[in-house]
Amino acid sequence: MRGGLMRLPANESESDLVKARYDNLEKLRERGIRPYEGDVQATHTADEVSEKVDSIDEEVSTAGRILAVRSHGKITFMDLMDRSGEIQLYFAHDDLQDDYEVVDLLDIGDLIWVAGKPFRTRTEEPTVRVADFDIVGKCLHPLPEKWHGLTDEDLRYRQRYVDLVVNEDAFDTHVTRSKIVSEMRKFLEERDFLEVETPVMSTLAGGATARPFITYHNALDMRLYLRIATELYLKRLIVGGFERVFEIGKVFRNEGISTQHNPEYTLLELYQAYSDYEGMMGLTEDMVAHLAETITGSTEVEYDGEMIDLSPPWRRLRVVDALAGEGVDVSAWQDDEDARAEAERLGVEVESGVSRGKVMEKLLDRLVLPDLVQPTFLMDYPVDISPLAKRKDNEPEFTYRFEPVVGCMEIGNAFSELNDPHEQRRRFEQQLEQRARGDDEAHVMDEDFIKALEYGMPPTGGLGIGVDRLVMLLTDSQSIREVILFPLLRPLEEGG
RNA sequence: GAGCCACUAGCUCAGUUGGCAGAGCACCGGACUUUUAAUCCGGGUGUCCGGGGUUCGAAUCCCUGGUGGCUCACCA
Repeated sequence: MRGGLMRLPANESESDLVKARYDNLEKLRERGIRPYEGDVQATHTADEVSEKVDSIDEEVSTAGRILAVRSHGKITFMDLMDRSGEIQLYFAHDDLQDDYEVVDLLDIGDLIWVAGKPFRTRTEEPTVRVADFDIVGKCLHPLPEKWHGLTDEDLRYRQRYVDLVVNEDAFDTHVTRSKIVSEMRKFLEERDFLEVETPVMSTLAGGATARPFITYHNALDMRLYLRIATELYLKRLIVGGFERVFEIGKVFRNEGISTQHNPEYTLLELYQAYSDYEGMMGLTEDMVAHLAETITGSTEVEYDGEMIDLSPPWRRLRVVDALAGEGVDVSAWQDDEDARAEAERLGVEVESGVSRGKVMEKLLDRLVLPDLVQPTFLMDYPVDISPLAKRKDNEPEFTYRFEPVVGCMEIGNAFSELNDPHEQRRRFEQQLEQRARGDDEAHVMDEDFIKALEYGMPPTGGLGIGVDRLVMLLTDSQSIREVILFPLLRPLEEGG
């Protein structure tokens, strides 16, 4: 396209700032410079130049984005940023002669390639004395202010690319996220777990109690659901003999948005045959401690102003004991109604008709969770809210199930997997009864899963970890949106 | 879904009791050959989130709509 053509920005004032950049773009083209082309073979990153400034005697080349310009007439300093960090550039008329005029046509935000010898300035700042340079990408919008960055959260999420350019913390958080997931894979692969991929779309959304998103397949004329968990497919693979599997993937839950919830989020689920929830507790604390140590250098992390010690073993707290600590005696409840009455007495709202298990879960959320800063395994959840977990031998009202809680956040869910097909059918049938009573989050019947269990599934321990929340913990982020590159937002209305 | 709060220049923010729309950075013009939040001189670039109302006069008060944040509810 010709330089004169441009999409005008929404308001006049920005238009002036953008116009100046289009003017510079046109002037570059008039000089025969192609502002989106260039041979960008870089020999060094910015940090490598800084590190080796005293040992390199030959010319280096590097590429990145201009973050700051300090012009002094016949010389100009710039700060160049790449993925590794920043390096100062020194442009001098004496070195560049006529090409020095082009330096004036560079704007903050432009992407350039430079070549020259590294040196230190009077103030010892590592610097590249530019002998040759090329613009390889023009920035047509002004960047946010250099030391406050971009703080408007809405804008930061809508234009994450700008956020990442100007807010180093945001950049680092997402680099750390990537490292966490990578380390997680290594940790599990070293323990002989196999990574697999299971369907995102299917005709049933099972494995968790949550409302699914619904979509549609035209050719098959069929309603499909986006998965809410990977559990039931992964356990089929345990039946199939994989014995140790994991999947790190997005799941989708049609629920509200909060600082701890995004409708699509990343879940690690793993299953280990011939293990159980004890084994899963060990694996959880080992893995989280290992990740903290590897990523942050310590098993002690600061989260929301509190020091959290992630080194094993973690505290174990039975659900009934946790509630007893709040003055709630679960054994005194004769029926669901007693449970609901107790909730009302404690000022905790519960929906009418919910089971005692749901009441216990609610009381835990409201009374216990807010105090659980240090890592804790909340253990032995009631059976009526745990349709896929094995009952405890000596307490059939409870299951071998736990949730790891850190920094007052539930970061996962795990249990000894129910592997008795007849018991599983009864559990699903109970869930259907709850569904019939209006609970549209109750689990659905999955005949094929039961058939899989009928072929024999070994005793198995299963664990799910909310990867986003784990990343929050290890990056001291108080909102899940900080650790998701593009969190779900309402679309902006066209034309306001 | 409910309550509270916020929205002013490209960005970060002031704006008093209702009385001419402001600052820093960015940007434009000028000076400047080792600066680094460069400095110095000059320039304010605006749908005060949108719409309506009260008023001689509204960024400011009222109503309404939008978006976001926080708290709650639901969930991991």
